[in-house]
Amino acid sequence: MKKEKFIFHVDVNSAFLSWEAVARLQHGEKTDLRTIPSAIGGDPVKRSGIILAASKPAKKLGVRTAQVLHEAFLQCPNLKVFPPDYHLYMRCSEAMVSILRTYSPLVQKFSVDECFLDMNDFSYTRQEAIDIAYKIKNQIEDQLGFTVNVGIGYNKITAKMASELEKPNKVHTMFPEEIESKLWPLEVGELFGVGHSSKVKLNAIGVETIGDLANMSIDILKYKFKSYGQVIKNYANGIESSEVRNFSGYEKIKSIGNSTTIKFDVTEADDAYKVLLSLTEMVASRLRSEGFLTQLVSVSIRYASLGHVSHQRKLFHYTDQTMQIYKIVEELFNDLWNKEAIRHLGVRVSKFHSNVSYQYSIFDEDIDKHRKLESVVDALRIKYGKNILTRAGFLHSGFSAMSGGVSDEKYTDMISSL
DNA sequence: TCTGGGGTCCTAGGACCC
DNA sequence: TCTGGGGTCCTAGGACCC
Repeated sequence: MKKEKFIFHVDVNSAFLSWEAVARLQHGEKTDLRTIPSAIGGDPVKRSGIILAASKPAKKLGVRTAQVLHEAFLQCPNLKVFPPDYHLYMRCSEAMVSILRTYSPLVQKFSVDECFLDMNDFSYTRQEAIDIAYKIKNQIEDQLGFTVNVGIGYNKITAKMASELEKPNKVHTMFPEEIESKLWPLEVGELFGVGHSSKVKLNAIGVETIGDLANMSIDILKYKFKSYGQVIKNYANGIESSEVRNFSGYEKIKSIGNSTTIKFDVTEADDAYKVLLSLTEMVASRLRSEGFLTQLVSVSIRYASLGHVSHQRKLFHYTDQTMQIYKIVEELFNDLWNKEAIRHLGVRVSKFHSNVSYQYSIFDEDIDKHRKLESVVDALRIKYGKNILTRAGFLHSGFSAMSGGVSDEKYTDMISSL
C-alpha cells in the first residue's frame, strides 16, 4: 500500500459543556449534562450574557451558541445554565494534549479545544492513518470521558474542514480526490476564513457554496478581497501549506487585553475611569506575570449605539507599571470619548519586551520603589486572591477592582490564521 | 443575529525621512 | 519654492477565529 503524509485535526465536541459534564460526573453527580437540555453561559447576573456551548438536547430545542441567554430560555424554559470554568477547561485541554503528544512529537494547540498533529514523522498508509485516528478518539473518550472529532487531511485546512463534517465522536478524511464531494457542497460561510462579512460579499457576486468559491475567477476575488481573495480561493481548493507549529500557546503572546460590558450604560467620565483602572489593573498584572514590558497601549469603546472606536499610543519607554499604563489609558480615553453613552470598555497592551533587561528611565526616579510595591501587590493577589487589595477609589464604588472575563489565563493562542 | 470576551492579522492613509 | 519617488513608522479600523 502507498504510504502518505497526513495532518490530523482533533476537535472536542461541545467542549465547555462536555468538560463541565465530565467534571460533575466525577464529583458524583448522577445526571450527565450532555443528556439533558443544558448549556454553559456567560454570567446571568450581567446583562446580555450569551450561550457559550449547549448540549445536544438543548440544541434540538433551538438553543444556539452565541444566543442571548433570555432568548435561549424562551426556546427552552427548563434549560440548565452553568457559568464557564476556565481553569477546568485548561486542565482538560492539557490532559488531551498530553495524550496527543504520545502519537506525534509535533502537536500544535490551536485553541483550548483544538489541536493539529503532524503525522509526517511516520509513514502510514491511509488505512493505518484512519486506524490511528480512531485509536486517538477512543483513548480520549476512555481516559478523559469526553468525545472528539478527528479530521484527517494532507494539510491543516483539509484536516480542519474534515473534523467539522459530522459531529460528534467521528473520524473523517479529506483526501485530495474528496475535496469535490465533501468540501465543495458546503455553504461558503462554513469555510475557515470566511466570516460574516466575506460571506455577504461572496453571496452578492453569486458565490453560495465552497465549490463556487473554488471555481470563481481570481481576478474578481482579488478585486473584491485584495490578497485575501487568493487565500480563501486556495482554502476552497484545499490548498494551504503552513507548518504545524510545536509550541504551547503562550510562548509568543503578541498582546494582552481585558474588556468588559458594563452593567449599565456609562455617561460619567468618573465611572468610565473606574472601569478603565480596574481593566488596567488586570492587564498590567497579567503583563508582569508574563515577565513582559509593554510599549503600546490601546483603549477601545463600544457605545450603547454599538458603534466601536479605539485609540492607541506608542510609549517612549517600556513599562509594566499599572499607574504609568493607566495614565496613558486615561489620556487616550479622553481623546476618544464623544460623550455618548458607553456600553463596553477595553484596555490592551502590545509590543512587548522582556523585563529581564529593563532600562531605567532617568525621568523615573521612583521607579524602583514602584516596581517593588507592585510586585508585592501581585504576590498578595496570587496568595490570597485578586480581591485582597483594592485601590481606595473602588471602595463602595459599585465596581469591581479587577475586571475582565478570563483572569489569569496562560492560554491565549486563538488565532484567525492557520 | 448584532450579543461576550480574548485574541491575530491586514490594510489604508498620514507623517516623516532621504 | 514645490516638484518626484521610495521607504518606514504610526495609527485607526475592519475582518476573522474560538
